[in-house]
Amino acid sequence: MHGVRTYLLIFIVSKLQVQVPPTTTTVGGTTRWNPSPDQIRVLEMLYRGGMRTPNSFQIEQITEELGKYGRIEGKNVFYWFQNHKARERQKQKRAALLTLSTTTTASTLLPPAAETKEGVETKKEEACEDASSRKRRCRAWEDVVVHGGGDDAGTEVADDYYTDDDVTLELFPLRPDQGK
Amino acid sequence: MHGVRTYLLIFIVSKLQVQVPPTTTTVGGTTRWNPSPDQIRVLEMLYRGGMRTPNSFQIEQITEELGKYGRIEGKNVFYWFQNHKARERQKQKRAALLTLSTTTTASTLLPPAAETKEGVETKKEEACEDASSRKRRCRAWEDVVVHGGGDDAGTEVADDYYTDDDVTLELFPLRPDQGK
DNA sequence: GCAAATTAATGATTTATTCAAG
DNA sequence: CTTGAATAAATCATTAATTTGC
Repeated sequence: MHGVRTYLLIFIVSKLQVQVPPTTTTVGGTTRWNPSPDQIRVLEMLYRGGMRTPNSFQIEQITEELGKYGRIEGKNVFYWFQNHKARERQKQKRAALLTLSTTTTASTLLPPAAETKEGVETKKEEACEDASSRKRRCRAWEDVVVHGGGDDAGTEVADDYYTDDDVTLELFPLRPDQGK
Repeated sequence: MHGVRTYLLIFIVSKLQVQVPPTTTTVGGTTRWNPSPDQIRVLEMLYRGGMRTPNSFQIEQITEELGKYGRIEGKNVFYWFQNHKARERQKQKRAALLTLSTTTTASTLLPPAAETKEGVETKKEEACEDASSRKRRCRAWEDVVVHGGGDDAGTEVADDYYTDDDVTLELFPLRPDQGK
């Protein structure tokens, strides 16, 4: 045997006759998620705790937790972390730029014109400033696929990689229309 | 209640000890999807037909269709279209560049410097070549959300259930590890 | 002919950018 | 202006072509 491969597929098939009266924009109505303060609090707590890109299982759990404070979906959590991360990054980038231009401690010999020019250019080309742990965590889904792995001895399946089962949560945007 | 809201949640938690003999590299497959010629044929046919970013329902159907020719998942279809589109674009861009630099037929009065400059700029700003329906198709997921709907009929559902319904296929990559 | 070494394609993720609601 | 939502671009990683030396 090749070890226990567990996967979870969630299909949410919603059939609805959208007969929603456009007049009442009450509870269900809003188009996009509007996070409640409680939800934001929890999310920021998690973010400060170090969570940046939660996996599907974590998203599931977070969604469940935040569901106590209002309607929410997994994709909201997903997007929130993406946006928060990205905007934190660009905010820091901007701050670094500002620091560079205002700090007169180190390089006080640069003329302001040069600074401005560099700033504009940096906006385009200096993409990453972090550069510390630049490893990409790939190999996702790897065990979700039923593949006849090469280990026939069955000695070590390297299960220490995952603590629990492999959970695959498929999340696709649904576009209203597509076609040629 | 304004309409029939029916939700179907299918949890396929398959826990299987894959017993595939590792010698035969037949069906079980490998780590990453390797499309068969038949699958590629169908996909390219669809692409030539105008399909660029299929929605979840289409992805479902395509996956089902392509499943006849070999193992495949929804995310494979999704990624295939993304990659194919992107690489088609960059190939055309490159071709346009080449054409610009070699073609001396039409605009022979422009200095080569200007041509080069325009090419470089095009790389940045001319993202869409279609320009016809440039509307961003938002409002995705809109009906999928479980918002206060009375869902009682989640159990008895048939297979032909979602022929024309909203299908949400959630697809998330599972990362091996994420920060604490 | 045939593997090891290199290169080219391409599947899979992440990041940057853009659009639009509120 | 802020920010949720969506898409495009860049990047990584793996597999198929291919080259090369034997």
